[in-house]
Amino acid sequence: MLQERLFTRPLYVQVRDALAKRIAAGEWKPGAVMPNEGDLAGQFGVSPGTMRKALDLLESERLLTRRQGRGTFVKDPTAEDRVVRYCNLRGPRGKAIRGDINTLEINEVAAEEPERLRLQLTQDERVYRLKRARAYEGVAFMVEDVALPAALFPGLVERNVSPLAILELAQAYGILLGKGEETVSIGAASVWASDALRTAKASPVLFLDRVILTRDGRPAEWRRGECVPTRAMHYIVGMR
Amino acid sequence: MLQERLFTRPLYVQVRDALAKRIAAGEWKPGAVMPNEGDLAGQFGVSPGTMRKALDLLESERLLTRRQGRGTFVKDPTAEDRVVRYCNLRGPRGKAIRGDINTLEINEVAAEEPERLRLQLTQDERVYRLKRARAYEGVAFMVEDVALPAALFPGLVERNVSPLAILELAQAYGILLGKGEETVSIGAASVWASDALRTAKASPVLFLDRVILTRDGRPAEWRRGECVPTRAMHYIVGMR
DNA sequence: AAGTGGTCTAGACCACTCA
DNA sequence: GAGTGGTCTAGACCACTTG
Repeated sequence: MLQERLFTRPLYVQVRDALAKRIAAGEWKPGAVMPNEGDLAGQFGVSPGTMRKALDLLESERLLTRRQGRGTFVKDPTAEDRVVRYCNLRGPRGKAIRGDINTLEINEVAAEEPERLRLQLTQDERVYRLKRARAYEGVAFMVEDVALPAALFPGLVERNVSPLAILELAQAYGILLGKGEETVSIGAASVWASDALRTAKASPVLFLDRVILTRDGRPAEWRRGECVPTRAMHYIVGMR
Repeated sequence: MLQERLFTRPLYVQVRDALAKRIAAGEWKPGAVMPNEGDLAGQFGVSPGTMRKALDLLESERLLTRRQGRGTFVKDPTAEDRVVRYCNLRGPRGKAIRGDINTLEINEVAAEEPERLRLQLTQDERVYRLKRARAYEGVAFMVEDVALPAALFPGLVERNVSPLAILELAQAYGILLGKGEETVSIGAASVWASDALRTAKASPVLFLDRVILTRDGRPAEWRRGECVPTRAMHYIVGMR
């Protein structure tokens, strides 16, 4: 009659979140084996079926891998096969191309209107602004403006983050990343882009604009990129 | 119980496929209610848990919707919220933009090398080739070359398919569509594109190249498009 | 042989919808 | 109140991996 249910989420969801929290906290390191289903069920005081459902969810969220006869393993978010998640540029044999990152500038400033909108920040929050260039086999193919919520990445400027992408940053701060969304359009290169990429002024480039959320839905990165796909490099989209 | 596990796939997968087949065959029309879990389990001679797992799969594949207290419903693949699946162009308020399709040419021919590769056809298979233009609010923004395996769409030229997209075609032929993949790049408009789109010769456009598979993994459509995103139109990509 | 995850079963109870 | 899907439990057995 009264809906307690609105306040108590299903047990298997609670268990999933508890496990995710412990993974993010580093309780089980990437690559490590977790206890078996039965033991975990015992630890949490739930039935094996409920624990299984929680683990199924975590596997579908790519936090775990399970292999029959072996065990349950914590996935490494920075492993090669997971890097592709936010990287839609592909090379000749379909390999993801992240490029070598070079951070040209990094500043901590008060968030301005567009940043507050895209990162869902309140009036007086601060952001880190980065200017970066990416090179593949020595050739710069993309420049990007990145904004990161200062609250999520405390002390970022003191760290040496020059070559680090969002994946490694999140890893270093114990943040689990979730969904992202990117828009692709076409336009004329900005002045600093055509400068850094050594293309003709205002030559056509791909504009990329993406926001990546944390696993629990808070915006973690806003990136605007200008990209000149070199030969055999293309942007790829899977439709499930 | 139904089959020996040693020689067959898991029971819940068999049940899922049997249900999918009956849905594709039109046994339950889009929007119709299906029998409840218990009855279905009885029909198939499996336990309720196994039937539930099969239904869960079908729901994750977007063939079904289930609502507590209401029942299990067959989804309509051409419904507004499902059209977006293969349509990554969005308008101002995030609405999918399919545009009005106008088929300019349609031919049945022997598949050539690139078509055989992309559509995984054998040496002597045939394809339908279509040339189309898409317009939004009266303005053409995209032209496309489409290739369809003749084996999947028998008698296509005799039908009036001028305004039909792959979604409606598949529906008409009782084909369930599955995953797709699209690549996006940048280039100079071809002659017929700049002609149809009334842009300057060789002006920059988005090149779109996609293949859509059927639910069971056979290529169903290869499309190459040249697109001039007008106004607030943009290409969007979700990263899960 | 021992241990793991994967499949399958059977049933109780809860939450939601609608007549 | 009757019917539906959603949650949770408890346990048997299978398939795979490793020592």
